[in-house]
Amino acid sequence: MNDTDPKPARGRPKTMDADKVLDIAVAAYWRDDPADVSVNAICQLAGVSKPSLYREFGSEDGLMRAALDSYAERVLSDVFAILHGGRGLKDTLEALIDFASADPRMETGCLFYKMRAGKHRLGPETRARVEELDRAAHAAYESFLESCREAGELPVGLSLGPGAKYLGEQVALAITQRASGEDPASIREMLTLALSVFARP
Amino acid sequence: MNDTDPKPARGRPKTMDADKVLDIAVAAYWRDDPADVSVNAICQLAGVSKPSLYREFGSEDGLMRAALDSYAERVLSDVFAILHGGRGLKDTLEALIDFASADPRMETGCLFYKMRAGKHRLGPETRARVEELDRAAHAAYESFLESCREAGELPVGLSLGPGAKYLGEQVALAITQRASGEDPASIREMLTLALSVFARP
DNA sequence: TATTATTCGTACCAGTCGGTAACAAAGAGC
DNA sequence: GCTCTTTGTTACCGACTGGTACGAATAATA
Repeated sequence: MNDTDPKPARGRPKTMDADKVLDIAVAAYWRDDPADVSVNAICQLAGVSKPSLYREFGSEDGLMRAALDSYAERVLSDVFAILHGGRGLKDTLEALIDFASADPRMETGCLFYKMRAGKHRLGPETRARVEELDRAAHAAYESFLESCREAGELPVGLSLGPGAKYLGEQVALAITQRASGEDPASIREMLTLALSVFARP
Repeated sequence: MNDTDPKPARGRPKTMDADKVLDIAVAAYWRDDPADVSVNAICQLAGVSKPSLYREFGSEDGLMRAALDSYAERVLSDVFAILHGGRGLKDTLEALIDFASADPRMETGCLFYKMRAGKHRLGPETRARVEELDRAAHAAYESFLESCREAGELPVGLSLGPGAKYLGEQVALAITQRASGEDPASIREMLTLALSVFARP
């Protein structure tokens, strides 16, 4: 499915690079909170007129949704890859801790978590996608814990569903703290402490 | 210091009840996010004209700061009371867990945490007060842990500063989750799990 | 009664928001 | 040439924001 000019085009050739605009939107939404970035600002940053942007993305909601999709494809996929890596409990948790507290991409936080935190401010499309990604993330955390249980690496008293939620929220907390300029070493220490409950006998 | 009409008053008698307006503002900021409540909305809720409100509170920032002060006095004080209660580690943690996951006042979250989460959107007065309260809360958590250490109730490997931060953030996380409609029982379970790191030998 | 002081609310300000109508520009097909 | 289609931009819309100028209202004081 190559969607780069499948049509020979009939009318005036377009000069707007939609991918570039989307990249700029992702960067802006990601650095600042999505609620603090206006369509006007993105147009100015991208050097594109507002009607052009609206012709491409339909609405602010459409643009945010596209930005979230792009972000999920390029960044969140790494988290899913860590969880499905098939490594053991200890290694996977360490990889998660590294990602949350040391990955330079998380220096200004996570776009997904920023959107989730301000869910009520989102349009219907973007909100639905956020909830979908949230469910997918929970499922990934849970299946990871399930494989650990089968390997006998998990404390017996810990149930999978709540454990997955706990794990996900601790990672989210750590990344959110990075967005607010917290010291990475301190974040790592706290996240390590939080996840130590999984490594107990 | 009774500041209810210390002056016999000279001009037109005031009909506006500033305390009532403040209560309404606190309730509105508390239920919804402060960033989502406009001065206009508060005026409408309180049945007060905008200039009246501005004469009393100076600016939106002043109103928010007054609302936060009122909230701290009426609600946050309870948390400080729990921490300074002089009870042991286990009882105090249980009280914190009860407060965060079961107190009906926290059903729509905590105004202080909502403001802290959107700190960059606040005016200078309110932001300064948020940071001040944050420092005070951290100090309270730390002095609580210190007293537990002196009683030998704390794991030896746990340092006080990071431990206090961890404790505070876990409570904040739990209350924030309540604001987003999470199941209280699930929140209690997760917070209990998170705080179990303090009860280990 | 006239003055002065204080509070009241209407009606406005400039700015920003998301979104669009309307027209100009530029190519392809006839 | 002309038309048709698509993209581009300017300039606007109504709604809302925080904030205020200003005159009417209401009291104590002179």
